[in-house]
Amino acid sequence: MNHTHTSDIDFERSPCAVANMLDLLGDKWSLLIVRDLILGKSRYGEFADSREGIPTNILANRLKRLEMAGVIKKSAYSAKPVRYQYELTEKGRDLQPVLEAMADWALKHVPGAEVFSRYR
Amino acid sequence: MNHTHTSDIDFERSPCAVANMLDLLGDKWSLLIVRDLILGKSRYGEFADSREGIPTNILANRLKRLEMAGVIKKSAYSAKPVRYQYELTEKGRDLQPVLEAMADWALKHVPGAEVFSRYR
DNA sequence: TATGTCACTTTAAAAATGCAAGCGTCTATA
DNA sequence: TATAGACGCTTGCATTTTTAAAGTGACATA
Repeated sequence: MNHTHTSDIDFERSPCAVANMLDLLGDKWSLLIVRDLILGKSRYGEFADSREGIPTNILANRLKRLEMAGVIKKSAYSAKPVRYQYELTEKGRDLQPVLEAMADWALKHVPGAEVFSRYR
Repeated sequence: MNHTHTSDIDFERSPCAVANMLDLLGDKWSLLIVRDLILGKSRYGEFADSREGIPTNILANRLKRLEMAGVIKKSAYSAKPVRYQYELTEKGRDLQPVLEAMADWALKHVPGAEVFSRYR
């Protein structure tokens, strides 16, 4: 051991709030899954069907990561073949302002970009 | 050519605003450079010195990408060895609400996370 | 001439991503 | 009863991205 006290908190890169948010969610797919959940999707197949076409291995990996991080939780919706549906936790729901800020930015600066609304 | 009309806009993945924002900025480093610029940094060495320790080839690559996308612009601050400083454009400054939303989220949900403020 | 600074670039290895196919359980159809 | 399909993944492998480390070129300073 070579630290001087035990109150150190282990950050992947730094204590910066933005950096820590990115350590968990800073990739091209995680927030799209959160978006889909906000839009009302809940099942694996629904995420896989989204227009961006997430590879299924990445989808499975991200669902695991988000669940371990407490952003989503899963529950069985079928017993005989055990199948799960996913939903946002409060931690996950609290990402909505981030998605909204990102959408606002893109609406202003990416020509042609559209906001995917809840019902479509 | 096999498209039927010329008004198609080419999106990397979909017209979704969030997806398009992520296509440009959805990685672990780009928004940290934007953060540093908001915090008042402007030079290559300053970005490289940030606590997260961005690899220099990634830094150079991201600066190019952000410049090509119009998020930052560079200008020479020295002539004899030509050296550049970087600053945010309006498009880049408009990312501040995104960073703030991300920081708010992390402050609430990542224990120990701190907001890096402008003067430190 | 020698050393150092700054802003990168290069190289090679490691890790992440993407594509396609496969798998196990079950339901529905012929 | 055999066949096919839906669903939710997992696996294998090629490609791309990221990483750490070292190197480069222009110049300032001693």
